[in-house]
Amino acid sequence: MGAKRSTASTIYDVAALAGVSHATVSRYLGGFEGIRPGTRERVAHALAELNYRPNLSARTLATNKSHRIAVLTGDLTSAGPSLTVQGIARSARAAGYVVDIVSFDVTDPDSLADAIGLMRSQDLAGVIALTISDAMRDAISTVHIEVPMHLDSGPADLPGPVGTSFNAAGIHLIVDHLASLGHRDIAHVTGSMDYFAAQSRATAFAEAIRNNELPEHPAIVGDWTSRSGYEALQRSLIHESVTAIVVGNDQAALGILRALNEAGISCPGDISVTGFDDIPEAEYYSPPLTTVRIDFESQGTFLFATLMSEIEGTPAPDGSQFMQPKLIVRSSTAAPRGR
Amino acid sequence: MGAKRSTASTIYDVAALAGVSHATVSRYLGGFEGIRPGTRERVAHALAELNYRPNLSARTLATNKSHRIAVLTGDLTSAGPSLTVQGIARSARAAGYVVDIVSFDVTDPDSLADAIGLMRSQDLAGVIALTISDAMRDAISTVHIEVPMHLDSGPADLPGPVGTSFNAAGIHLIVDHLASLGHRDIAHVTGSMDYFAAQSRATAFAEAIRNNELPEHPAIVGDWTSRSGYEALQRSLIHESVTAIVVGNDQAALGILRALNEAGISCPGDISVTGFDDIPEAEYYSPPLTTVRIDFESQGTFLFATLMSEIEGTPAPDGSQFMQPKLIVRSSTAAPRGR
DNA sequence: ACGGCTTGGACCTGCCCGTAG
DNA sequence: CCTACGGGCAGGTCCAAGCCG
Repeated sequence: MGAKRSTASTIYDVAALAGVSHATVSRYLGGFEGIRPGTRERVAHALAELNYRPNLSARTLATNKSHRIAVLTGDLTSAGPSLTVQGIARSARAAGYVVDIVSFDVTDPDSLADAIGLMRSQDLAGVIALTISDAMRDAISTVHIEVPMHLDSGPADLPGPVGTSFNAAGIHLIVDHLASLGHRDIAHVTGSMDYFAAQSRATAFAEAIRNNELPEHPAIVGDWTSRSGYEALQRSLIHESVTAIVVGNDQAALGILRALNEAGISCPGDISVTGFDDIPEAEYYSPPLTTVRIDFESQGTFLFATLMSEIEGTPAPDGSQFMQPKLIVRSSTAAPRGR
Repeated sequence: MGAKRSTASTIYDVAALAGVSHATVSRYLGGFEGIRPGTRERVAHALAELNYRPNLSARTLATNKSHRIAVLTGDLTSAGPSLTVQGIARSARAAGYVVDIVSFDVTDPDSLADAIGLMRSQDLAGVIALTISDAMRDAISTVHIEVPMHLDSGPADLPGPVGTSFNAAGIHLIVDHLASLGHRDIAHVTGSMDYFAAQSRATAFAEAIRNNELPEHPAIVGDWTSRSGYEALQRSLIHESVTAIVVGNDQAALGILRALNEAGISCPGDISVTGFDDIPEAEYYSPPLTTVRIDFESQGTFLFATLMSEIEGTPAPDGSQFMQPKLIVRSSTAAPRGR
């Protein structure tokens, strides 16, 4: 098992070629100033000649410092997590960190244990956990991970406008938009309630309804897939009086749109529909979807910066400089005309 | 820079607790048989007691073997790459490997160099490069990477039915389906021609057209986004006689559908449209999309298994056992009725 | 006393760091 | 300003010692 590592050149090879001791090379590498120009030159030359790369395993071992972080996630397929990972990976590379992606099967508790075990042997500087459900959080909190760790679940934990979250802010944007259009009976199709982000959106929805003094309708539990949106409507759980549906994300909204279409209910004529996330496809739905734009990639940047602040003691990033959710009005919402 | 690693228990701690030498613990860990039951028991107990995890940096250093692979990718946001990464990550975890995800900015050559540099110092057992364009491949081939490396670009390189690729097989499925419906004038909207997978699909399309002795139409170059599909039609590059459009992927097909809808052209009445990939949303398009199902996740499994065969000398996986592309006929295709 | 097991000690991996020269 | 040397990081591996019957 395992691959033989290449026989790359070591610091000793470099030292020999440059005719100095390995300590000098080490100093050069460490950015030490006091090296005579001639020596410095020879070292630099030897380094280039041998295409030297420090062996990070050895360095990590010796310094007891690591430049690797792990992202723990159960789902890379959805737009949110994968964009967030991309954002994390980008800023990590810029900071000289590598990101391990540790995935596990959401349906298999053992795989989480495996994943955590793997992480524990990896000399990590920190970990960011994405797409976290309650069950996962519990599982994670029972094990002892000795490094800084951030739990996150989509936009849920990010600071929004005024001490609120991006999720909440976005949902308020949506509901206010609908209310200002004249809608009163508004339904909500949630994502899987296991996930923080879905919970957060659902809570914000109920809150926004109350703020606008609108009648409350029970939430319809979905799971963020197009299928779940489609089926939510098939089960005709929508009350007659409802003129607008706030869907937990764009994919599920697509399913709703499809079901409406098949039922001969016009959108936005009879019912307005909204999404969440603003995935690139939302603009091309029929009709183009009114939704909220979330900048997942900069979220990843934010998460990484936050983790860095803990790891290296740098100042924590200012959440407010990250893009706020933004209402994108397209054609799937209109004033209600009654049914 | 860098975080202090946690003070986890070492093999010496375990040895001390068990009252044996660290060599014995090491043997136990290595699965060595010749350990007296009593000793074995004490070691096992100490291991559990201390919740011991081997330090992989030290192990890698000592054995000159690594259990880490890197996935080099420029795009984690599309369905294909992210699902493939997920497949890789899953089988990697099962095999005790960790996956470093090294992302770079497709538009920035420097970032590729950075990424490769980072990889070189990481003690990798191998690397899998995804979403590869010609430019990238050239950039990669100029550097010297000392470990097994697989270039891949989506389904392009995977073996299909008879020495052909998944991409080619899928496109043939589509074109044959259309031809059997009676279509003769079929257009193709490609993905970005930088990518192998898009090239491969375009080539297969031309081939399938010739096989069916149909008139050739120039390919319309897109980039796999919904926008590019939409704009391809806006530019009205479709010849009058065309009754079917084979689109390079599902997202772009959505854009086409939208443009058709806005232009008052009915699908499938006036024009049939097909996609590629069968993303979960395709079933909920209006109309539901006829497409080809590609199993990206098992592709990741395949890629990992292939890499393992090089790394550990295990037998190479049999490509034919991985899911073949499959035509999924829904409502976006029908017999042409002339225009 | 001899051969087979189990076990421990020494040394090595690539690198960092402190001290003495 | 630079080198030599010693020690350490966590663990692997070889050789030989110790034990047993």
